[in-house]
Amino acid sequence: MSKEQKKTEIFRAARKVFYIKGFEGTKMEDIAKEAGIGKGTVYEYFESKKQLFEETVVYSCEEQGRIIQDILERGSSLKEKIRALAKCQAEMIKEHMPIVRMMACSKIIAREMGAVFMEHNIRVGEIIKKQILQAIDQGEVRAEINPEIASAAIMGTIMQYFGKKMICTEAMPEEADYDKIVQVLMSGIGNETG
Amino acid sequence: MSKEQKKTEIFRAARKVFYIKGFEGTKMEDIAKEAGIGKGTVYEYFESKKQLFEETVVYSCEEQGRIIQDILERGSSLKEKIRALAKCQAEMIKEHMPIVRMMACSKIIAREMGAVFMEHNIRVGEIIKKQILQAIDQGEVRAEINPEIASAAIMGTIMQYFGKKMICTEAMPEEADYDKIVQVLMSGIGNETG
Amino acid sequence: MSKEQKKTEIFRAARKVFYIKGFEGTKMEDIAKEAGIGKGTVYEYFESKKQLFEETVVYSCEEQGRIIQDILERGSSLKEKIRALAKCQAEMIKEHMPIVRMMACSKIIAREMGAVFMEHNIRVGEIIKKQILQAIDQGEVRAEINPEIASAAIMGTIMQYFGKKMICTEAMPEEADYDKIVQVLMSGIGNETG
Amino acid sequence: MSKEQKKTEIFRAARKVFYIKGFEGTKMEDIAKEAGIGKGTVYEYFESKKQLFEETVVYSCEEQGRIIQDILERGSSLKEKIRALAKCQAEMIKEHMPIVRMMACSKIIAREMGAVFMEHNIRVGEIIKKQILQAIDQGEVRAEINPEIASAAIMGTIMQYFGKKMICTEAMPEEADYDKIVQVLMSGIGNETG
DNA sequence: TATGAATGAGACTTCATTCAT
DNA sequence: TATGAATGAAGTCTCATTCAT
Repeated sequence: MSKEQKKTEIFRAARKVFYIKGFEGTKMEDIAKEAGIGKGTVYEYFESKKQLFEETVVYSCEEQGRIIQDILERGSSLKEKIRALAKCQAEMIKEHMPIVRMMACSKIIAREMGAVFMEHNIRVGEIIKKQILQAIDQGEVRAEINPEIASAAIMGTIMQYFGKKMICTEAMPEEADYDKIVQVLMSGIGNETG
Repeated sequence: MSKEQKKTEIFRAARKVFYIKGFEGTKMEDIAKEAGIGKGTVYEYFESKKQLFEETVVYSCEEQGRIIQDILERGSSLKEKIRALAKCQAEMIKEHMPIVRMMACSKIIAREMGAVFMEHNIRVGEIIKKQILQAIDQGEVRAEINPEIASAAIMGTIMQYFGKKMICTEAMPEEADYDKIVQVLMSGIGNETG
Repeated sequence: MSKEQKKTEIFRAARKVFYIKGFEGTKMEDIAKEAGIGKGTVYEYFESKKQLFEETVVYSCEEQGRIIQDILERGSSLKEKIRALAKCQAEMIKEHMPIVRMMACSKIIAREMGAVFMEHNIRVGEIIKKQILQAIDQGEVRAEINPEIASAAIMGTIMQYFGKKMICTEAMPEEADYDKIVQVLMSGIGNETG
Repeated sequence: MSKEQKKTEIFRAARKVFYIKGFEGTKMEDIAKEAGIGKGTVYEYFESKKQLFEETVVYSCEEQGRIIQDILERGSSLKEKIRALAKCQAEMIKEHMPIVRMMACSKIIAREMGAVFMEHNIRVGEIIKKQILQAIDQGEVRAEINPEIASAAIMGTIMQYFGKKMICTEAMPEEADYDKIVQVLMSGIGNETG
């Protein structure tokens, strides 16, 4: 196995444990066990716990960024894209605990992480914003809509609803959920005729 | 100073430090210093770090719950209530770091905290949901809207937008922001005429 | 209550707790509670825990010395005296845990206590030895017997037998026990005719 | 070095320090230093101070039991056995501080140790008692002698005399001492002709 | 290269002692 | 005089890191 492959394996193990236990709550031994290697071996690939954490965040962010980018490029309408994004997020929440947790917990050493984390957050926002702008061009979104807020609404609604639903009920979202989210986001909740 | 007052002082100090550093990253001495007392004194009021953390979460949740309840009862229309809620959240994010952080970090010891945390999360969701139902009755929100999702959309959008904005720019939201959020939430982003 | 009376009350409380928990295992608060006073009050009478301990040992030793002296002076024959001594020791073991424990545990800070403790041990030995010499004079004990060893045999046998019996069975010794001890000590266990 | 050998090394270091300073008076670092290892290493072999103490007592008791058993089986007459036992105890007192101290100090956490300690105490008593019964059979000890008391007399006299002598004078017992002890125990101190 | 036994800095916690009331 | 809230030194224990194998 190449050095790079091994690092990736450690990243995946580290991410899993950091997600669950947070930075300070994670023991290097936990990560080593999760990766199925010896404690000392981790130090062959990473200088310190802090470095491993930082690189794990970078790795995770980049991976997530790539996945989201892919997802969004594949959809044709914004509605479809929102559905796809929601599904992707649900999958992520399910697969390795809410990314929210990672993000929030990464604040633990926010001062050091600052740049990396912000950069990622902005990147995902930008990706969604770009889709919004495209959708405005195509007449799918009203021109007067602020793309920043639209982007926040999309991401925020998805995360809040699925986060809560999946944590509370430990059930996966159903197809109907996606429809309702798209509806709320596209048409709002207000009664224009009222 | 009464025993209860002293506990409250420690709660406020503890919350501040836990917010910034997370559970494991916080030293009891940090909290003591923040509260302007000796390390041993904290142990006169709380049996252990874990107990202090749990009670701090309860305290914070209850306080936040009370504040949100007050805020929402004061507004007359849902639009006003959303604005008020957004202002309140912005204030909170500013005042003592995003509650999101607290909540997310509290997951670190989720197993033990379980009930308390879920209860709070559900409580805030319920408070907003009730407002939605009321707004449906009053014809302000469309009847076919799912109140769960509407509630998630409101909370999620506010948190996502202000969280990002305030963390990135460290600036307070402007009045215009509230208008735009209300607009997006009430009317959606879709171009119905398109 | 006079200062001296109060000190005596604290001595009795301290002895009780020190017996059970040893020097390091005893908290000043335990002693204060046992004496029915406040923690700070103990410091009105004793400068430190160590001083209190040392004075408590002195107090206990002197009290025990006085009691043993009394006991031994009252008996007329050595047999009677051994019986009385055994009864007295049994009472002591019962009343406030084996003095052995005190003595042994006091070794914890043996370096500091040295003199006091040794002095007491020697004093009791001397008291018994004097009785032996008297008994030799009166023809009750054989002249060739070494008084040091006789003294050790008396004390050792009593402590070992009752200590074990009372700790194991938590029962008080019976009259017959005293007879048997006296017999073993006076006549030995050997079969001279054998 | 095998794991078991290392544990034994720690046992010996722990016993030495516990003997001198008692349970509460002993620091884990003291034991580590005595064993010539790091503080953390002790925790590789024992979960906690309490566990180490308990296992050390068990180890010590078992070792002592084995030694005493050996000693007693080797002698032919009871007189010889008493001499051997006395020598063995003197050696023990000298070698690693009076076992009495250990036993007595172990009472500090008597509740937890209970079974182990009592078991040992009884075991040694039983070993001696068996020798007494044998000696009665062989006509060396009078038939009417109570073996319990005889056993207590032997152990008690030896411990009391040597304990005091060695602590006071820090000198080893002489050959003559053993003779006198045997004499007192076998023939008693009484003047039968008197 | 891979390992895990060994380490010791640093955390949580206890408790002797102080001191304002 | 009597108290107990407050304190911080010091102990137990954890775990990131090292290094001999």
